[in-house]
Amino acid sequence: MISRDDELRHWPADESQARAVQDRLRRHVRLDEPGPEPGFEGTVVGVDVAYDDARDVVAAAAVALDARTLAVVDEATAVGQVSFPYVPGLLAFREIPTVLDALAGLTRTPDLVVCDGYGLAHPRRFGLASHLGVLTGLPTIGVAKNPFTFRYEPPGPDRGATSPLLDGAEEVGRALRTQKGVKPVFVSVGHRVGLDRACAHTLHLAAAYRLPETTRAADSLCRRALAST
DNA sequence: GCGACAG
DNA sequence: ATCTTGTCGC
Repeated sequence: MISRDDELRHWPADESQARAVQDRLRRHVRLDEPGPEPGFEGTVVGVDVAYDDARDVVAAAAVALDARTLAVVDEATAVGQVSFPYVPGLLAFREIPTVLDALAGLTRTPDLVVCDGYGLAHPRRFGLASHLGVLTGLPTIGVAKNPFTFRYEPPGPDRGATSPLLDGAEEVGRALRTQKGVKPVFVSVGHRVGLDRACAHTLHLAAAYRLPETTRAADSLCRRALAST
């Protein structure tokens, strides 16, 4: 099995090492579990980070919402040094250490974690959400604002409409219209959750705005945490 | 070689 | 991600 602490101690020093880590850890992703059922009782946690390039500082936030009411029930932040440059396909190495610190500050174990980015929809099928899922063992999904390098046809105009997000002929995620007449978000599976439920949870979390409340809350909190550092 | 490229 | 005011529209 993989050890979260060992992975953090053996952090890659360059891009080729990082890709090797992804190729090794991807085998631990579980795609055979449906994940929490829609309407489940528990907490959904949103995670996000903000950067201060001038000081090389990164602030992460984890915000826990009641999965049914979407009320905020817990939150935590962490601050760290940037541990990796931004390279498309290697985003996780930039965000994960500080995100793990923030998650550790929560009172309860999350039942589902929503990441800002991708899971399976990744050049090596191991995006941020999958990586975080494998290191924590928690069910994770990724909800991104852009289609990255993938192709899609616009989903229908109504809220809830979806279309496949394609890497060639392979469906790596879904474009999901969370609000009528608004650009879709891009959902992919991270770890221990199926795509249907990943989309259902995202739609429930995005009842009022384009982005899930988890992402909005975490985004807002990590910006405040960065500003007060 | 060139362009594209989650956050 | 981040730099950043006003402004168009419901």
